Amino acid sequence: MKNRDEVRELFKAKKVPLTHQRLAVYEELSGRKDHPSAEALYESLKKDYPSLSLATVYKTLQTLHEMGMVARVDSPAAQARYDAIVETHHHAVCTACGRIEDLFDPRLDTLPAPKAEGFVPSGHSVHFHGLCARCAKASAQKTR
Amino acid sequence: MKNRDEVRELFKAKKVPLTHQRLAVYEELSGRKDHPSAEALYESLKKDYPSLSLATVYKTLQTLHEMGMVARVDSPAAQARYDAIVETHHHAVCTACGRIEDLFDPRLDTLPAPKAEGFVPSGHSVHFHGLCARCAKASAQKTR
DNA sequence: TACTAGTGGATAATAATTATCAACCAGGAG
DNA sequence: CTCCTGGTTGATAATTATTATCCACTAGTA
Ligand SMILES: [Mn+2]
Ligand SMILES: [Mn+2]
Ligand SMILES: [Zn+2]
Ligand SMILES: [Zn+2]
Repeated sequence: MKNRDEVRELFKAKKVPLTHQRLAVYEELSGRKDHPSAEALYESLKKDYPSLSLATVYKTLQTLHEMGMVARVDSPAAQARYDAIVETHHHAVCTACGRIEDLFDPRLDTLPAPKAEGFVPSGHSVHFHGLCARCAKASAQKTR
Repeated sequence: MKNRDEVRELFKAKKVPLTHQRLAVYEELSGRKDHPSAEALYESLKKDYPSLSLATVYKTLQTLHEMGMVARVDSPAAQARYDAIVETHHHAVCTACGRIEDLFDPRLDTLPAPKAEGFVPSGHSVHFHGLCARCAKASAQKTR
């Protein structure tokens, strides 16, 4: 939980202008444990900042994400992806091209039970993210 | 990989009418390893079934999902959810109300490397799914 | 205080998904 | 095999989430 001065430092270090709106979005999100959506943040924020725009919340979250100050839960894929394999297995997701590969590894099938008070688990899934073989190769080309 | 007769059995067992479209969507999805989107399936299918509608693909995937014959990769959440905690941690997602709770458990932070040829991993996340304390309680009420 | 590149607000546009509804068909009765 | 009927399909409108646009405005600097 970063305080206001640490936030100022981060913006200064990355040479990103710090606006009231950006600070407000970040502080609102920091103060919450419920992993809110952009819409949910907007609803809370507009009480204190009636002129704030929903579009600004989206743009700000994207900025904060690029700065590494905010994470997106789940996949960044805009559209749902389906699988005819319903047996337990896991996935390697390419962050460059969106490719999703299957991972069958029994060592991932049994994990320590989630330590969340009262939570009744029914299963789990592991997502590795990174670069698929093709994109890794392409990326290596570019850096060379 | 279920054959056509096994599919018929499953539909009969669950008393869900088996239509040509449902069979076609299921067989197309079964034959693919790329975790396609509804749109991608539709594009493939309309070559053989020119009258097929995209809406039917969506409805069929939902039906197959409810029957347990199809899985959705990633979260079922329609909208993106954000987190100010960027340090490695994991989540317990309630399938009933969408609540997302944090899980801090170092045992989940290091997992066996993904066995995908050429994949260059940069990280991973574990999602447990199940019922949160509140929904588990509500569900227990109903069954009583 | 003044300058200016970048940002914010308002809103239009786009993309994904869901709802609507009349015509049609799967599956069971006769 | 034919008929009946409720559930399904196809066409399309509506909705929802997100992104793009564009001009006025402000943060950061001098
Ligand atoms: Mn899979
Ligand atoms: Mn979290
Ligand atoms: Zn890739
Ligand atoms: Zn819940």
